[in-house]
Amino acid sequence: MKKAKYKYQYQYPHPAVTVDCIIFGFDGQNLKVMLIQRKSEPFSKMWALPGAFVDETESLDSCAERVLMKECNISGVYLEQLFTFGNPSRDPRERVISVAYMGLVKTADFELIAGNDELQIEWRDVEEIPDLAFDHQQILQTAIDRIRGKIRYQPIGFELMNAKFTLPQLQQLYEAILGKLLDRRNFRKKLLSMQILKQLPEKQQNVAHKAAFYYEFDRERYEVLMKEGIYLELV
Amino acid sequence: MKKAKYKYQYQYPHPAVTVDCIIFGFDGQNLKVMLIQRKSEPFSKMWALPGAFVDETESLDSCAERVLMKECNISGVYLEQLFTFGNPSRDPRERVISVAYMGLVKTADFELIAGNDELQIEWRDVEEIPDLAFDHQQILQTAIDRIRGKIRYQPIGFELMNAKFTLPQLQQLYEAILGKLLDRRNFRKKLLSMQILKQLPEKQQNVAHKAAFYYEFDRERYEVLMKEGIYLELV
DNA sequence: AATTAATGTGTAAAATTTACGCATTGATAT
DNA sequence: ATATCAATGCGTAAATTTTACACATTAATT
Repeated sequence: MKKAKYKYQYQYPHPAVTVDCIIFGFDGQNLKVMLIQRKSEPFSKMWALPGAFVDETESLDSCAERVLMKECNISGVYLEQLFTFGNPSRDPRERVISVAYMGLVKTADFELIAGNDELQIEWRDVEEIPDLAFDHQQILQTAIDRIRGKIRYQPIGFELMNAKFTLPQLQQLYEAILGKLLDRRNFRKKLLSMQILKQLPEKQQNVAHKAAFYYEFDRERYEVLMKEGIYLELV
Repeated sequence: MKKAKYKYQYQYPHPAVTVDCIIFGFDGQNLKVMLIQRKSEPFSKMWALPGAFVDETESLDSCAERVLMKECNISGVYLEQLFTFGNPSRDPRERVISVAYMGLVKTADFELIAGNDELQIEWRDVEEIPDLAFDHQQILQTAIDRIRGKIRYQPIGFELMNAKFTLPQLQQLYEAILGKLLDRRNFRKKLLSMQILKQLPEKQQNVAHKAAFYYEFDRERYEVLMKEGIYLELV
């Protein structure tokens, strides 16, 4: 069965629209980003950000979720729109406008499975990124800048830290994103003073040193603070 | 001469893409936003943000500039991408994805002239916005939130304050955007300590009180600070 | 029971923010 | 010409926040 070509017709030129996803991954030590190796042209065999053309009936947010599910086996992640890239020559095939989304997860929480159109899928350290297809290098750089700026005053870290985490783990994440070391005592003092963390009764198990308490993000409390217009500077 | 309909054909569905512009205007007292009254359907006679479909060969940035020039007689304005709105039903005609841009100008610097498809064009106080076409209310609200957040740590005010301004004028702008009063002496102290303002030898003329000195934004100095990774909290 | 390697807490100094008081200046009114 | 008015320009003390740093505690391991 052959599909009709040029089935979709319009009175005026319409660009193609894609959603590309930048998924940052935290492995407890460093900040990674999820890359796929392309199977098809253009840029076949090159590394790239996962993405897909937007369907006629889905919202941009839903498209981003679909990309993650179909191409990377990831779901239930907090995603946020990053920026829209519309340089007319950014795709050699035709005019393609790309709406970029970004998210942050723990690498250990997902098993990456390459989608149909991918040779491989991998976490790559943000400090060691290969050449990327299209303008994905620029998109990724925009995402890195954004997450570095954002973590200073928004609890991004917690969206990812689904469930529970220790303060030293959270600090590791901040250090990985900001690319610099923070003072343990001051970090703890500042974060706890915001009152957006709830201490759990549990402690870490099987660590060869004093076990740290687990915490969880207190979303309710956070939203109250936001409504009051309080500006949280987290670092 | 009649134009061929459905001239543009694609293998897969392509949404229409528009750029809508939120231009904030500062009149020395309050924060305004530029609205147009639509001439054609849909939403004819309703107020809306100025916008246009993206041309095949122009970048999104250029499209935003074109919108401002053709529809509002405004040019040379610093514009910044705000957000992309892609709800499938946001336009009753067809799937339209809108990339929103925002900017900030002095109302006195431009004479608003309604474009071909507009009944009227006006500055409206951000506190008194009429019902708007499409999802433009939501887009405008997003812009207001963004500019309020942004002015705290980026010299947005200066991009607009093309040429020269006095410190009290700049403070008025900050107060209009933030919606609250600031202490004159502390505002001055903080802004001057950033070293991103150059004092000019000129003073105000014909004011019934002590004349204030004019300043201009020191872009060079600002970029040096940014490169050094210094985080400017402006208010 | 001692060792190791991290967690958890407190405090003083430095820097920044906040709250105000008063002298100065340019036009206008007397 | 002089006094008045209204806003600019500058300085300082108190309060708050940030920074720097030391020592006791604890869970596994030897």
